[in-house]
Amino acid sequence: MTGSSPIPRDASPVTSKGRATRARIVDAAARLVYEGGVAGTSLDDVGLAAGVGRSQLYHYFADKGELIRAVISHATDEVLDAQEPYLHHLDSWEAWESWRDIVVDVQRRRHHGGCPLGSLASELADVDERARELLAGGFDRWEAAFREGLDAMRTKGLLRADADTHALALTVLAALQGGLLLSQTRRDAAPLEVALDGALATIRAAAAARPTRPSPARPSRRNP
Amino acid sequence: MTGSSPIPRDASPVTSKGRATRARIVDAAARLVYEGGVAGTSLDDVGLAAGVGRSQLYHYFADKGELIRAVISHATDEVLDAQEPYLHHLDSWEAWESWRDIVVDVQRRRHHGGCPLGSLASELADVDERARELLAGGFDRWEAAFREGLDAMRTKGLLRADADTHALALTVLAALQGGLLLSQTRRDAAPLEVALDGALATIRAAAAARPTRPSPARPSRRNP
DNA sequence: CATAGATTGTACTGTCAAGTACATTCTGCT
DNA sequence: AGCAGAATGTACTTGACAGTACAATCTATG
Repeated sequence: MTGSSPIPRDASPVTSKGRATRARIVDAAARLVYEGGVAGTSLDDVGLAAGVGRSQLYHYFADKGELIRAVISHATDEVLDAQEPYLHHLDSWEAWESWRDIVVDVQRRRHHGGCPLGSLASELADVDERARELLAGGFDRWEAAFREGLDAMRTKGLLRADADTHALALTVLAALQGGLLLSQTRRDAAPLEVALDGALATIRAAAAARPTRPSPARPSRRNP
Repeated sequence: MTGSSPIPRDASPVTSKGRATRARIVDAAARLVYEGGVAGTSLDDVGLAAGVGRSQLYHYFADKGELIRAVISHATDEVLDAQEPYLHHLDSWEAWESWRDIVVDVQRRRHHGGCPLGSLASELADVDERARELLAGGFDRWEAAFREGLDAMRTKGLLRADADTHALALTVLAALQGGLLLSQTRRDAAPLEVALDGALATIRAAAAARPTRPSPARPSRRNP
């Protein structure tokens, strides 16, 4: 887990039963928050969904904010895990294409519910400073995975030596978040697909002039 | 106003005084909602900020949902107006650059508070169906302005004849929304700038091969 | 000016959610 | 076994907020 900071007022589980209970709480809270937002999720709901009483919530978390921050860490791991095994091997054009397909597929399976991290960021960034920092860290991890893949491609000679991998990674992440938001609002995966294709096109524009293998002209598959 | 549906329980203002009061309410509500979200804004807060009693709120709006939907329409107009005079004349490379600068400037002036429409969409899309439709309509207007500018550029010969202006407009909107979200989360305008530059680069990739004036190679100004 | 309807002020109700207190049961350890 | 501390259940307090009732005041207009 990321957080090993000594926060005074909540208790870390000692027994395995305690750990399981805490995990059940965070799981349930993450699901409810994803569906109804932070403000729309009461601690009674969380307790009910997790099958625990209210006292446990306050036993393991100092207050609602602490629980929500735990949800953020949990959601970050979930989101990034859902994109493996491609996310940490985005070092070829094929990997990027496969990753794109996974992301679109996940979004479809979620019934256009938006990105857990993006929704939390939008709701909390201006309200809870510590939550904002956690979310920024989550986005950093995401972006770093993109950048490392692009760096590898540059090393391989797939990208031009002067390609700005930092900017490209940020462009992909922004397109992803914006595409998810528009898909959520329109209840249609098309905006996400278009946005991702646009970002991938930006990467291809930085392809090396004479690569080992010629970069595919434009394998844009679009569904009508 | 857009809504002429026969909703029974709210009243349209008849006198000029009533109209002014209603406008003050929506103004205040829009500001508070932008700062604290829908769930974080109580009707008491709105009444206090607008200098009216609670009874007026229920005189002009059937319930909180109605007020919020009025806020959405108001925010849509505000957001689009803030991007004039460029938004509806995006028919040259210079206009796009100027528009980009305005958007970044507005975001900076807002102290990285995010996009009013985007925040509302994220909070309401899965909760209030009518609000979702209003927000989708707002995004449609935004995207249409982009697409019309791009269509004009294609007609002028600045873009290739086969340029997919619909996809390009969606790409710009997604980059904008994603960039705003990341800038809000990081409290830094850089992600928005990078994302917009990336989207503009995608448009330039669709520039006509032999334009009337040669398209500038990459006037990327970035502040360290 | 008089009146109907629009507008506004005051006070109230019911509900729900966050957080607290305290008692009880379980679990690891000697 | 028996104890300390962890884990859990029940009941309560407090405050905030959406929505309602009703009375008072203003305003357009005949």
